[in-house]
Amino acid sequence: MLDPKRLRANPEAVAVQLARRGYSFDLPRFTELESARKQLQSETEKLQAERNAGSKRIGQAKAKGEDAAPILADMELIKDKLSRNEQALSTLQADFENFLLGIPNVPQDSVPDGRDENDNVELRRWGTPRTAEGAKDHADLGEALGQMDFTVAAKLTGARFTVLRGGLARLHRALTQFMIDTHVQEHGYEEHYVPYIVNAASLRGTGQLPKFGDDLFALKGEDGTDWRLIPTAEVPLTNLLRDEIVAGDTLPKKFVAHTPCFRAEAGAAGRDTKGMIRQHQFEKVELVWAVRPEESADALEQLVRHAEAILQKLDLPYRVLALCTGDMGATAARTYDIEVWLPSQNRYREISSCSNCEDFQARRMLARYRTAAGKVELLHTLNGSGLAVGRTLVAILENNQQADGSIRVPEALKSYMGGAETITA
RNA sequence: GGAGAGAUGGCAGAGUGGUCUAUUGCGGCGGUCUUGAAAACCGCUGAACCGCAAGGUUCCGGGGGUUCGAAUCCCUCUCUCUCCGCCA
Repeated sequence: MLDPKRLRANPEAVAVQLARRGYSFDLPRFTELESARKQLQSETEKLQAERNAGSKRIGQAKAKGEDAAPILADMELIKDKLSRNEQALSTLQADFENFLLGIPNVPQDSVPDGRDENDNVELRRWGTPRTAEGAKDHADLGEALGQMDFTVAAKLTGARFTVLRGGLARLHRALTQFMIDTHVQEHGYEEHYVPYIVNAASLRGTGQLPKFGDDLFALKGEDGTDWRLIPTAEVPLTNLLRDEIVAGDTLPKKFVAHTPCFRAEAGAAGRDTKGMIRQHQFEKVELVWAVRPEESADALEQLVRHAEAILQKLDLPYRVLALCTGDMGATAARTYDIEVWLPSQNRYREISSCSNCEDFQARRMLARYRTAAGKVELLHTLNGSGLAVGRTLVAILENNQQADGSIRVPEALKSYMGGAETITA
């Protein structure tokens, strides 16, 4: 959510900034809502003040044994008007709130202008892409090993699910352990175990609701609960700070958690239908930071390096992109994507996305800290994948495939794989 | 799942219709005193929104209701605790 004060002070300037990311800010609607709110709110608050004063006088009169009837008659006049005003105001405030919740974050000045993924800017590359002739894709490799099964997963559930077994199942598990250990031991994150089901307030806090609910799996609650499966651990991890005021000396907070992620993939029909690239359920190790506002730009640089470190340890070639204004998620002020090399596709594919949300999520969820001077201020929040486990498995299969169809285990994972050098049928 | 008890400011804990827009204690911050510190004493100390400001409004787990007026009464939901049952 944007700062309403900022919108009020300079709506035209905000509209220009939002236009950079292709969002057209409804200035007339804002002006209309804002002036109606202002008028109604001040009128209502004045009536409330009158009522409070009148009620107090009644109490005092009764205490002294005087007749309160004349005051009561006055109050009768206020009562109706006040109740109508309060009702109108609460409707208006809800409309206004919804309007505000639908506005995306303002991109930082340094974010490249652009319409879509074609306008993203490559910042750096690491490693040498293997351009093996006749490289097989991960699905063919995995099925040939007899350890990756989409057919039986479709029987169990439906499309976009996977069953792994044997060495690949272990590799998958090893990856999550390796990633968490690295982030905890080398990068200073605090490990968390969190719920995979969250309520609507949490989803509103991180920005999935109200606008992006289509991509979430909802649990049918016969008892009226409104629960969804998490699309990313960003939701529970960031919402740990919802409605909290943390002590300034506990910052920065650096959280890591491994969770499954559930996505309906609405609107992705027909894309990446083969293999494990785009699934309804996948594992991810997620990194979340909460920092002082002045520290968030530097935090994003550190965060993306932490994600890169995993790929470097696994010896997987990748590149880092600065997303353009048109390709960023709604909550982000600046985003870096990391893309890993996939030989079968002869291109880089997204394996991590690291964003600085500044105070956009913090304002929605009232995540605050106390400054040294004792003032309460909004935090800045950041999140990034470190990494998407399924896609990392895909990258290892494709980049480490050998002529006989076996998979070479990366050096960094051997201790997690019981010392195994290769995965074979 | 059954029975009962609860939810109040950082923490503890009063308040059961009006001088309560919440007593007090602890903690925290500042001051006096002191060579320094401790102790003692004095003062300050919740946040959300509106407002240039003065100031105003809202918030006692959430939502709804009664009333001129609700922390307090009524309805409802959620959560916590105790006991019983079941269970990974």
